[in-house]
Amino acid sequence: MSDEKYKMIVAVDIVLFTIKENDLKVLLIKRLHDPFKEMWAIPGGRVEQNESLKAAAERELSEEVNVKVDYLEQLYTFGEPQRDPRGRVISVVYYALVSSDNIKPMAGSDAKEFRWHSMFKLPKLAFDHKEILDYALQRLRYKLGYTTVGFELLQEKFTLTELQKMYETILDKQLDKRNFRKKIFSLDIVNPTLDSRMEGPHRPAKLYTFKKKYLTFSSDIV
Amino acid sequence: MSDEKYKMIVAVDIVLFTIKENDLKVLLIKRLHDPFKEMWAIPGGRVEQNESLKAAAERELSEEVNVKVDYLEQLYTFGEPQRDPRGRVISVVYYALVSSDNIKPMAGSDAKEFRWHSMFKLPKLAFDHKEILDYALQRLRYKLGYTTVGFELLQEKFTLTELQKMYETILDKQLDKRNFRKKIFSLDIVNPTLDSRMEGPHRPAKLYTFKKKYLTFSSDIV
DNA sequence: CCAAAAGTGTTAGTGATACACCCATGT
DNA sequence: ACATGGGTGTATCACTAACACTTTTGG
Repeated sequence: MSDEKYKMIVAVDIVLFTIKENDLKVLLIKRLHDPFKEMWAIPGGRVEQNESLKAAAERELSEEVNVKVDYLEQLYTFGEPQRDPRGRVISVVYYALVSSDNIKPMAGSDAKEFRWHSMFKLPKLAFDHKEILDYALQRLRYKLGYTTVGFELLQEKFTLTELQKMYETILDKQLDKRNFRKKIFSLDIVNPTLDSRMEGPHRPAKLYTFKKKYLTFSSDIV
Repeated sequence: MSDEKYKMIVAVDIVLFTIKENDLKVLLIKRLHDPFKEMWAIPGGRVEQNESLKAAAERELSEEVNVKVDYLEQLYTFGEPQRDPRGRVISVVYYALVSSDNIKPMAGSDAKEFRWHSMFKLPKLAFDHKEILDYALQRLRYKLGYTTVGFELLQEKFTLTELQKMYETILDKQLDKRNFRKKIFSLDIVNPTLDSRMEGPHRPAKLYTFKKKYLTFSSDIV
């Protein structure tokens, strides 16, 4: 069934998002060799013969980045004939969300240079990876509107201000504090805890956890 | 860069929708050979070495089905290792919308048996194509809510009742006539024409055309 | 007592829903 | 004149958006 005139490589690439320092970050790897030497790229690699696409994405994240993600969803498949100058590469791209406290110090790094970059201040990117990141951000923004995926970016316990900041950061717009809280409570997706967090000379904030029972909503969250 | 231990085939498959007889139809091909002999499948085929994925989908539609579609969008990539018993096939699936009056009598058929099937009364399907169709319907329903893709299923001139029936058919629920018209007019997406259509012993219906200027909306259509 | 972020309600406006009758036509 | 689908408006309800002050704490 295979045929010598077809030389195609099937790869997975992963857009890994997190929230750090009130900013939306994406994990990039600096390329050490041509093509696109010295430019930044999203992690990825070839799909093995007997693994599913999603398993390949998880394996690459584990091997290359040493991260186990909380959320992983197929984004889009990029397959323009000339997107990789070395040959035909069909890249099935996933995007992943991870809480910033689930990030270990990237031991499996193979001496590669990794870095979290702000999605709003990206360096020069290899291949068509700029297009991929733009599309991933767009998808993430859409999904924030009618699902609770955003919670995967937060720690297990979070304050309502952190929750709101997460939405504001990703959507890149300000939200009204009172309306936001009203909406979150009316959706019944958070549980108050008995804990609170002190963070300076002011009233401590209550900590909440996420009720996982709902993932999508008929009405909008934000 | 290629390697003998990787034997993967990259294919495109297409879910082709139309509206006929107030029903949502999908084009299926009867398989003449094993595996899944006698079962129905969606059209598709191998991606050529130097064509884009979308071009491959268009070529398959043109060659296999002799249809030029009005709307074509990538749906999802299916790549479970065992989805095709003959070997590893990564299938990039597109879905397409065509107006029922753009369907020519399928000359390029190569003696294959084609048929439009109701999405609500599907026969036994080959491979994972049932899963693909379910997902395509879900996507189409979502997209109807905030885009005007549904208009691609109608003829150039249409009545408001036809438009409403299209939404009702796909969403599989009844809509209120007055509210539906109010909403369509408020969105400013149709132009009245001077024509009207007679269809029996009753008042003739005005014909409208679609204003293509908007494709997506911030508020919902239905 | 001061600075800083946490927390809390009301009002006005906008959009969604529910609902019933007259109109234009062919037979 | 009647049967058939085409076409129209209003009232209620729910949700969204705008807006400012009090509370709790550490220093």
